[in-house]
Amino acid sequence: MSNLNLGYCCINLTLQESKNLTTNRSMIRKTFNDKGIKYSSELTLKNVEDLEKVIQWNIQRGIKVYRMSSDMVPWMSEYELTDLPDFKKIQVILERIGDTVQKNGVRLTFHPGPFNVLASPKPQVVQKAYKELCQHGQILDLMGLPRTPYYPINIHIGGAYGDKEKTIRTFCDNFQLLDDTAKKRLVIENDDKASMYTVEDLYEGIYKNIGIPITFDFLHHQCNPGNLTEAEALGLAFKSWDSSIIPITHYSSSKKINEDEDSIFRAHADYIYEEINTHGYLIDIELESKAKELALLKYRKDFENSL
DNA sequence: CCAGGTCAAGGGAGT
DNA sequence: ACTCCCTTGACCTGG
Repeated sequence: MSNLNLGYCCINLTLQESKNLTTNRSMIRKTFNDKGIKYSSELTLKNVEDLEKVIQWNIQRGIKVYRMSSDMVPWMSEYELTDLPDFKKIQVILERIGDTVQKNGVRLTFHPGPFNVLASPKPQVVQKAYKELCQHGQILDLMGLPRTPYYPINIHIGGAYGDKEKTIRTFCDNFQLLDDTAKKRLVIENDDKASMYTVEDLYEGIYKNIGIPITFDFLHHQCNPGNLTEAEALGLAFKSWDSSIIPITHYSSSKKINEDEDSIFRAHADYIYEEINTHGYLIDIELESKAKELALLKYRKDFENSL
């Protein structure tokens, strides 16, 4: 079996431990109130400097998929990116990262937090989500990366409000209002709860209406399969991607099954404990394991032919 | 330096 | 009504 194109999310434990590198420097509200955008700018500059090093570390090890942290620009919804005092410096680094990424065939992704709910009945919530999603897109724009789901901004629907079909219609309506910077990159992920959205829900309600691709999350599907087998659901998600773009997927092992029987099934384990079955589909896979890049390297050792 | 408490955001489930 | 869970643990303060 050929090796999979695996990635990991946000934190590189090796570099964090050995060199204090992190792309997550943030602050609490009180500090933001005290120090303001100037401090946001300082943290952002450090974060993007370290992002470049993390990506280089990845490239050296053949890791070509990486999810960036949404905490990279602390409190960005409270201002515009261009208002950061160090914007020029940040821009230069982001451009350089974008060049490196494209030259080396790296795939960068975003997964904005669960607070970005496009289908919320509360206008303020939707407004905030617009802004934040577009800002994620702006960061990718600053890197010079094409506006396609190859560099996806992945979110969940985020709520059902007791009427999934109506909520899906709201989502589709509100999607149309996004700027291209986010609109052309937005992808939607299946949920892990029965009250929320299965792959089939998303395919029928979202993909068929607005054509955005589905991120298949293996563990979420196990928690909330609807009427489909894993192979069927993955196949359906696969169909939602333009044939020129390899679908992105999420994979993690259950903590309950493998590490701690007292935890809940949907909790993510530190490592991957089974060989991933791609059912014959060519996909990119983000590992959502708690042990981050260590889980990826261990997977290679356990299940692939690598040095 | 470290441990413990605290921390923006939405929504759902469990108690 | 409250806590925990997702999510990406990280910040901040008092010792």
